[in-house]
Amino acid sequence: MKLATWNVNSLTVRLPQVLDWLSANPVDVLVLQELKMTDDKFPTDAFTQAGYHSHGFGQKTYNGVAILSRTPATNVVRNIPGFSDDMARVISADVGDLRVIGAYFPNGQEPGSDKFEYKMSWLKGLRDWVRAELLAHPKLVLMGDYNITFDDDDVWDPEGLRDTIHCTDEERYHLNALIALGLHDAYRLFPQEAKSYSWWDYRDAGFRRNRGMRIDHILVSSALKPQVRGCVIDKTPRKNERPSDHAPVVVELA
DNA sequence: ATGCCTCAGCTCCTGAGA
Repeated sequence: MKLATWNVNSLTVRLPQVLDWLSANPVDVLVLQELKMTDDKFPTDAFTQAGYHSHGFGQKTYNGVAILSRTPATNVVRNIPGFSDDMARVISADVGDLRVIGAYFPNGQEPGSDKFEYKMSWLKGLRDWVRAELLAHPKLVLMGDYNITFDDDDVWDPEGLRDTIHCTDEERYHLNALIALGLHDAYRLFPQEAKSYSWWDYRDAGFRRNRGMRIDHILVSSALKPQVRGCVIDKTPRKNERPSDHAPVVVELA
């Protein structure tokens, strides 16, 4: 089976591209981030016609996440139980024997800012919850837009961007603390091309010059790791007219 | 050309994204 994550930067704008992508890539599960729409606008019918069950969790203007699945998703939970949050950032559900968590991690804007402090507290809240989730659901996938790079290999200009947002030691501490819970970066389980990224700035012809970062990740639990058969970043949609600034990441499980 | 885009909404500018 295949699972994927994609930050679409407005589902209103990108819905046709999502439907096209699902038609060409009929994955079993797709989680979306940055819907930027309220739940009354969520295109349930379009996803049903495409053959997917769907659950959205949105808000006006910002954030918003969704989970789409070929088979029905059950036990759907919105946001992080135990962490109070005004923003729609997390949706999780059971799909088959998997617990799937789709997340839009806070951006953080700039180290030292209020938004950065919120990012740090959110990461702690996420970790405390995921620790308990792993005990209840050994086969777990945590995927989405993490807004954090693991290391220099994930950054087009590691020297120039050192200690800037997505690349700070504090953010990477929290990312590695998730790994320490017993999660594994599916992408790095396999040989990958150098300078592989999942996001490119709209400005400065970032995609054409491959000036990007790998900030969209799929982490799998230890119980699931032996089933992982591959993980790829699909840059094809970035070549569309009016693309999202993120590319989908896809993992294949046995 | 060290090349400043894209989206939503308090919409013809601003805030935010990353």
